[in-house]
Amino acid sequence: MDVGEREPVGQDADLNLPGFFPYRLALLAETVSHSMAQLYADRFEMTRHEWRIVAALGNRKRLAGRDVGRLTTLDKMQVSRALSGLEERGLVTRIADPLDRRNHILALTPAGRSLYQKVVPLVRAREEYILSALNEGEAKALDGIMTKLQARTEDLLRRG
Amino acid sequence: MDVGEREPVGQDADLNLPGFFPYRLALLAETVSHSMAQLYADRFEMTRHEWRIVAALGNRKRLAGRDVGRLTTLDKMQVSRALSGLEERGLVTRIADPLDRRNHILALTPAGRSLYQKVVPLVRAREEYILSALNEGEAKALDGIMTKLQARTEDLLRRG
DNA sequence: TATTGTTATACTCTATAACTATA
DNA sequence: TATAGTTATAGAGTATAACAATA
Repeated sequence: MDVGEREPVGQDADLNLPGFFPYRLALLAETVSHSMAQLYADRFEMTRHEWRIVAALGNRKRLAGRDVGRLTTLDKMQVSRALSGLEERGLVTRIADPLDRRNHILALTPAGRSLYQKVVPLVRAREEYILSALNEGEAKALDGIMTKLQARTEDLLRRG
Repeated sequence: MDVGEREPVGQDADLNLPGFFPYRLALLAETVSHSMAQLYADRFEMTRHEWRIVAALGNRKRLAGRDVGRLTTLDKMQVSRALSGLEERGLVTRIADPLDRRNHILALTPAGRSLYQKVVPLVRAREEYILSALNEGEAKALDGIMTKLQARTEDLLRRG
């Protein structure tokens, strides 16, 4: 990528975009997300939000609506929207909790569970393949790196 | 995060969303991106696309429109849209190349350069602070990790 | 009053394609 | 015919707020 005028522009502050960590991270996440979506978007007509909710419901028998939000980090509006779509297509059931009728008890239908069972092996295999690009030391470091960066940036967000 | 029914659901395939790499990466990138946008979105009324373009122009005297796309990984439509906004606000000039009038020569105006000079130290300081959450070994591993994962997933995307 | 969820609205982002003008 | 850029459109994602039902 050798483009543009590279004459010094006589300034102090400078930023090399392709080497800037937030930029690189955004690109990587987008590319990874894209490559995973290839596995469920076209074949199963699911958006990312919908897939996240199916994934959250997949290893639980049932779940309250508010907990889906916590598990998927989607807000209640996004959950509500995505659930409408999933319910319409018969992948999820949503029934009012008799003990507190504000709650909705969510569960995958047999069709939803079957979809989950089909997609999970695909995305796990792809995750594994992606991570196999790393050497042993890198793979070992990855979890700690992500945990620390997530904690640090969440802290920044909270403080403003 | 201890929610929902955890009884075994009697199935082979299973996915633990909070530990799933693509999910964690998407969250992290979103959080990082957010924490950077805090530095320019409100104060300077810039979208991410606009900031990327200003950043790409900042360390070059001038740039052809098509190269901005390559440098920022925005497509020509996104570039065109963002540039309209930047030009309207007097941050960028866009003049037709006399040698090939399809080309546009882009450059920051003095106001645009002044904005760049103000934002760059802020985002660099924040980048540094975020990365300082890592220990030495992790910091050293990070570049290789991102390069390898980016290459691997781009490869996946190309193959479908 | 507080909580759960729905609906409304607006803006940003992504994706594709049609179109203009230049070459 | 190919390329650079603009415009149009639709769908997805993000963000806030108003609202209804329930507790």
